[in-house]
Amino acid sequence: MISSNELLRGTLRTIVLKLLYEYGRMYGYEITQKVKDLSGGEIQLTFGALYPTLHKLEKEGVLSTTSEVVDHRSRKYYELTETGEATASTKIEEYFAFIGNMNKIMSAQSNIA
Amino acid sequence: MISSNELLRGTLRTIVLKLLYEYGRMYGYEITQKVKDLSGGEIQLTFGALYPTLHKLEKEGVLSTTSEVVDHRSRKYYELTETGEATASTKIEEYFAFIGNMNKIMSAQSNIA
DNA sequence: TTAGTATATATAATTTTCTTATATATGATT
DNA sequence: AATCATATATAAGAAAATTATATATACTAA
Repeated sequence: MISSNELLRGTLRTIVLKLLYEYGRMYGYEITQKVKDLSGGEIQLTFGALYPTLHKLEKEGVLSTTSEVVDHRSRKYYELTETGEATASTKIEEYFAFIGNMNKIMSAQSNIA
Repeated sequence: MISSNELLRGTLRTIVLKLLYEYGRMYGYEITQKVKDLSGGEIQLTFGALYPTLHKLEKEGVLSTTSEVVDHRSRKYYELTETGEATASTKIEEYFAFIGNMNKIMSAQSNIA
């Protein structure tokens, strides 16, 4: 599993914003499971990184929350605010632009014939 | 320019190892220019991040150095050691695996028909 | 002549981010 | 009774990056 890969650094916000942009309301635990599922078990977010990030995004006005109790357990649902939608959209575009540039570097070949 | 993009975090070692794997000997400044060129000016490494990383890789035995004076300026060339070649090869593979998994997440679509 | 740009390396202080550990609580399974 | 899965939260410490600063040579433009 790739979860502790250094490449995961810096991708957390982008992942959270993409999933909420796509799926609407999600709670923290659900986000970790979705990432695990989509990546075939290869990428696993840690709670120690995820929850502080969610709290920070809420504080910044990017996300809003609603709490619910399901099966006697409390869940805290997060969703994008209006400004959050724009932030997410921008971040998603930036992701693909960045990967494009990274791939240019990572596919570079020296001119040895 | 994307240089201050948070996505750049965690990619520095991978970039350095890839370029040295491909081009052989390079010095620090040259690495920053190569990255800038390959990315069409979009990605710019900072010296404050690059030099400590190069020093750390040398300390770990991944890189070896030779100093030269060119045009009255000193250059410190870095190259992969034998173990460094293996490290680089692994890191490059890990990069593509990671990007594959990230793209699964970043291309996810909800099933709204 | 002096100011700015380019080349070249280095480090220190601070900030940000992440890992790891810990805490709490319920429900289901072994 | 113990373990695993669900669910959130925070704190301590480590790692990595940003920003600022320092040093030095060469070239160009005002």
